[in-house]
Amino acid sequence: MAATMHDVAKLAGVSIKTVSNVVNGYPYIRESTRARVLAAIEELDYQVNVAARNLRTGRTGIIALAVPELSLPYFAELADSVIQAADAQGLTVLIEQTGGQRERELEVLSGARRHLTDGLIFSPLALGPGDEDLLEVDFPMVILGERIFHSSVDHVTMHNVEAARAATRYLLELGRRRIAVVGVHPGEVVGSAGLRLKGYRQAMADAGLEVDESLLGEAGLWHRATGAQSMARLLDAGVRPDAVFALNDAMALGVLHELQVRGVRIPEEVAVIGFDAVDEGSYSNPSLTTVDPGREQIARTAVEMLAERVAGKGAPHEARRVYADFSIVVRGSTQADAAAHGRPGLAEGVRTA
Amino acid sequence: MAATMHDVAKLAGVSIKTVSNVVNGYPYIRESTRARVLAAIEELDYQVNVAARNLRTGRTGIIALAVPELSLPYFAELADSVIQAADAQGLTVLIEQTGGQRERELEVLSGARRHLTDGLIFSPLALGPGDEDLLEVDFPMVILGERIFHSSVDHVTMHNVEAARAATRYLLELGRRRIAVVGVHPGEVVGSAGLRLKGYRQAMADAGLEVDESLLGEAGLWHRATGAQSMARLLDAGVRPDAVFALNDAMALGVLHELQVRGVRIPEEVAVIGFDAVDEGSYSNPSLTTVDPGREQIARTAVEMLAERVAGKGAPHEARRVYADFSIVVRGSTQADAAAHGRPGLAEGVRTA
DNA sequence: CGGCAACTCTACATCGTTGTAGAACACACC
DNA sequence: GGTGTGTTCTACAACGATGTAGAGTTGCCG
Repeated sequence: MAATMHDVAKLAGVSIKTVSNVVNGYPYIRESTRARVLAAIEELDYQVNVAARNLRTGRTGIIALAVPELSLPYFAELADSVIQAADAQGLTVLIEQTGGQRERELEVLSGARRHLTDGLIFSPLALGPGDEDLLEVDFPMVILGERIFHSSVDHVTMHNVEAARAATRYLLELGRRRIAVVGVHPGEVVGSAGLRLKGYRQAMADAGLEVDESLLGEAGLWHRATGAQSMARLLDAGVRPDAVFALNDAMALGVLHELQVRGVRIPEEVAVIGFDAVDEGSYSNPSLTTVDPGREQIARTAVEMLAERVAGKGAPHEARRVYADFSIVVRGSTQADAAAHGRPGLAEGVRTA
Repeated sequence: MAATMHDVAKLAGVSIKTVSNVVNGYPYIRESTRARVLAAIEELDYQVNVAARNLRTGRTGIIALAVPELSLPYFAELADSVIQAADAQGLTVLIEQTGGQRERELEVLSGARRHLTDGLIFSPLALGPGDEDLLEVDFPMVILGERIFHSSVDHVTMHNVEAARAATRYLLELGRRRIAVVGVHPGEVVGSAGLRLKGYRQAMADAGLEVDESLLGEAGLWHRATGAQSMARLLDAGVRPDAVFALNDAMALGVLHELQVRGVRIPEEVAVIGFDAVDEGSYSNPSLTTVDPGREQIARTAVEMLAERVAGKGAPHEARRVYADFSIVVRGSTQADAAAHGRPGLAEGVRTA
C-alpha cells in the first residue's frame, strides 16, 4: 500500500507532525531535519493523502463547474478556459452536466457532491426568476449568465443587451433593414434570449425602424439543429430577410447551413451574425461574423472570484456582479471581402466595448 | 455548521453507527428505528460528509478523464459521453487537460491527484512507444486511443486501420483516384495518424493503385487551423487532388474552408471525408462525410471497464482491449445529392462494421 | 546571570465516517 | 434447558492528515 506520513516519520526518525510541517512548508525546521524528511519522502515515494487532508482542513482543492452540455462548443470552450484558469490557482475542476434540466440544476445546488468541492461555478439554464431563494446556499458559488440574479451571490456575465445592440447596429450600418432574429424565447425577459432580443429592439429603435414581429424566429434549445429549423420555418412562412441575427453561434451555423441548402447566397442576399465567437465559426463556409462576449475573461474572473470566496470563507463581503468586455468579430458571413482574404483566426475585431 | 452523524444520532436517540447503517441500507434495522433516524436526518438536513467517507473507505466516487483539449469538439463530445456514462454508474468526472504536452501527461499518471479519484480514463497524445513502463500504475486505468499499448492495462480503441481503409475505399468507389491525406505524421506507426494512413495505403493497394507521396499533407496538431494550412500547402505545391481524406473532422472542416476560399467546388471537383463524426460536421457547408468511430460506445465501455476495475480492486484479471464498431456517414462533401436533401443528422450511415 | 524571545520539535486530540466485534434478546429446535 | 440462528443495536478503534499546546534548546539583552 501507499506510504503514509507515519512511515515517512519512522524512516526519517522524526514525529509525524514534523513530516506534516515539512510538507506544508512550515518555516521553523532545521535544514538537516528537512533534508532527512525529504529524503524519506523520496525513498518511499510518499504522496499526501488528499482525502485525509480534506477531512481535516475542510478543503478539497476541487471546484465544480456545472454547465448544460459539453457538446455545445460554447460550453466546451468555456470549460476549457475554466480548467486553465483553475489550474493557475492550483485547483482541479469537476464537471457536471445538467442538460439544462431543472431537476438536475436543483441537484447541483443542493447536491450531495458539495462536500467534494470547495465551490461551484454554475451556468444555469432552467432556473429563472422565482428561484432566487434556491441560490441561498452555504457554500461559495459564482453564477454565470443572466438567467437569474440574487443579491447575495457573485455573478459574472456579459453585456448582453449592449452587445446585441452593437451587433444589430453593425448589420444596419451594412444597409440591411429586414433583420431576422433566430433563437427567440417568447415572453422571456431576463435570460440571454430576452436580453439579446432587447438589444436588437433598442438598435432598431435607435435607427427609427419598426420591428416586424414576423422576423422573430423561435428556438428553445440553442443548437445547430434548432437554428436550422427556426430559419427553415421563417423561410417557409414566406419571410424574406436580408440579414439574420442568430442569438448564438451554434444556431448561426445551422442558419448558414439551411440558407445554403436552399441556395441563398451569403452575405450577398442574406448577412448572418452570431454570438459567442466559438472557434468553429472561423472555419465555417463562409466564416461567421459574431460577437465575442469575452469568454476567457469570464472564466478567469469567475475562478478568481470563487477562489477568493473559498479562501476568505469567514468574511462574507458584498456580492459582486462583473461584466466582461465584448467585441464584434467581422468575417465572411457579413462581408464578402472578409471571406476572400479572411485567413481564419486573423480576422480583425471591431472593438466596441 | 452542517450536521454530522453524531447530531442525527443524538436527535434520534440511537448510536452513531446505527445512523450510518440506515444511511447505507444495512438490512437489520427495526422499521421504527429506521423511521426515527430518517426523520432526524430530514429535520437536520443532514448530508454525509463525503470526505470522511472517502478517508474511511478509500473510495471517492470520482474518476478522472484526461484529454488533450476540451475545445476540440471530438474531446468535448467524448467528455460529454463519458460524463453521462459515469453518471449512470453513480460516478462523477474530474477533467484534466493535458494540452497534449508530455510533461502534463506524465503528471496525470503519477499525479498527486490520484488520491482524489478512484481511477483514470486517459487519452494520451504525447506518450508513445517506449513509454509503456509509465503505464504500470497502481490505480485502475483505462487507456483510450492507440498511441501506446501495454499488456497490463485495459484499452478501448477504434478500428483505425479498417475504418480508414473503408473511408478510402468509399472514395475510390466514387471514382476518385488522386486522394490526398491531411494530417499525416511522418514516420509514425502506432498513433491514430500512423494507423489511419496505413488503412489508406491498404485501400489503395487493394485497388491496385500506387500512392503518390506528394498527396500526403502533414499536420502536427489536428485542429481546424492546421487542416486548412496543410491543405493550403498541398495546393500551393501544385498538387491537384480529386478527393481529400482528412484524418479527423476538425482538419476536414479546415480543408473545406480552405478549398472554398479558393473557389474549389465540393464535392464536384474535390470530395472530402473526415473522421470522428462530430456534430459540427452535419451542419457545415457542405455537410461533412465522415467516419463514425463509435464514440459513445467507447465512452460507455471505458467507464464500465474502469468501474469494474475499481470494484474488483483485489482481482487483477487479464487486461482487455476493446474495439468499437465504426460506420461511414455519407453527407454533402462527397455526394451532392446527399447535401440537397440531406437534412442534417438524418443522413444515412453506411454500416461497414 | 536571570529573563525573554525565537527556534525546533513532539504528543495528543480531532475531522466524520465505517469496519469489527460482540452484547442483548427472541425464537425455534432437539 | 442448552444450543443455535437470526435480528437489532452499540462501543470502540481505525482511516491519514492537521491544529493546539507546550516542552526543550539556544542566543541575546540588560
